[in-house]
Amino acid sequence: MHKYKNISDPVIRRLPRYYRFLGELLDKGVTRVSSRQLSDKMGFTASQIRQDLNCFGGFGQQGYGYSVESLYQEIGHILGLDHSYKAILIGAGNLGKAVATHMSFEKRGFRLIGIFDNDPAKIGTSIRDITVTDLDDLEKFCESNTADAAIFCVPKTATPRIAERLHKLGIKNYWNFSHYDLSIDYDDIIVENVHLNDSLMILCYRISDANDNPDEELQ
Amino acid sequence: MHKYKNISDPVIRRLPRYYRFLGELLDKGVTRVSSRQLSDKMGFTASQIRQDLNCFGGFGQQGYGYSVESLYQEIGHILGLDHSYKAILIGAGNLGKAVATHMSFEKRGFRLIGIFDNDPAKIGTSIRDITVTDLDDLEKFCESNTADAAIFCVPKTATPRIAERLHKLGIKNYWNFSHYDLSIDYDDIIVENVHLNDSLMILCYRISDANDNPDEELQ
DNA sequence: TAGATTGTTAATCGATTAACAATC
DNA sequence: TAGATTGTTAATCGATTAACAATC
Repeated sequence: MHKYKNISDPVIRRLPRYYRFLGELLDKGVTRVSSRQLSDKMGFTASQIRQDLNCFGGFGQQGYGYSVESLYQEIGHILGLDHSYKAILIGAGNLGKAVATHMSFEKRGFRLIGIFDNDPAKIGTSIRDITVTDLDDLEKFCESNTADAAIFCVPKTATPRIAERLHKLGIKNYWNFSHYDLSIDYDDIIVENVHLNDSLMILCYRISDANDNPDEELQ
Repeated sequence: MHKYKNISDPVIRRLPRYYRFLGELLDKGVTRVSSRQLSDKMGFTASQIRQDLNCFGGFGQQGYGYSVESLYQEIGHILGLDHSYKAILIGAGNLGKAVATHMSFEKRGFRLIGIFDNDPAKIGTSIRDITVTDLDDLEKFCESNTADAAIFCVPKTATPRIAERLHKLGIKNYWNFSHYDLSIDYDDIIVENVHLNDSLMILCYRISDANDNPDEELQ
């Protein structure tokens, strides 16, 4: 498949956004689009859009722009969405359940093949047609199933020990909802973090910074 | 309270991480820490840490370092966590329910005062001691309650119309889990996005980029 | 005091924007 | 062909890192 080298993080993080906007154009039946039009719609500069896309290839045509359909396909391919990586979910609490039921894994290059928890009340129940398995049976499960990635929806304290087990089993790609920094312990892993607490605090900062009046200092 | 000017986005996004690590040191009973020690622990350079902190003030002491406790307090204050912004949740589906039950709003500067949905099956039920209210009654609710922020846990298609209503009610701070770009429609709002789909696609890209062998191209 | 570590300025590095020749 | 818009190079801007004087 592909192997792109030295693509910077900001570029990679913009790809899903391109994909989303192109998908919308596609739904609307738009067939062609210029970097200028995308710029107006998305809020990036036209220059940046062309620069970004050219990291992966010349998908446009001078004087014409880009074909919405083929650019959409290309970016999907660049993102690797045509894969079907097998993922297991660790933690079937509120958050884990929401992630399992809410996400369209198949459209994002993944397939959910297992859910684990250590709570007896949860073990045996079904989420999305997948039976919640005892976390103790993780190793047994992995003997007959090869997971490519793990999703962490467990409390911070439980995370490092589970990570150690997964790492030992050769599972080194993580989607991490836990408030623990996995990248501290290992350097041969791929982690994408969703730190909800951090995100909420950032919102808090921005509200405070916008609202707070310097005069209040006097009170 | 505070009003910091021209603080760049990368700096703001690192603040919660500092807060988290300092909290851990505090729990361990560590009383002092140098930028060098923090650097080893967190993976930022010592230089960057000092640079970041000095955007807000000189919290350290030459030859000594930083007091863990007071730096923790300072960053909490900078983030505005001592506020109690009133937030309403829009959407009581799996994701909304998970967000409502999973987050410690009080520790992050917020208080959840209302939950709304348009599904009759959900209206009247309780989440976290808050009764789910009919979305149609949003305006009525806001006559007697002043919300500072709204949390979007509704499908993409429903988002723009609800945003319009909230904006009209003067609620302009959003924590957005919807796959819709609110910042496109308004420029007087504050939005913090949690785009789970984007996050999962970024993980997919990284896995693909690391695993794919150029030789596969031949097959 | 001597050693350590900050606060801050200066140097480097990388990412974004501007410009324009190539070309459809 | 003329007009439009790309791909790509060069210029600018901003963020990170290095260095070091100030000082606890």
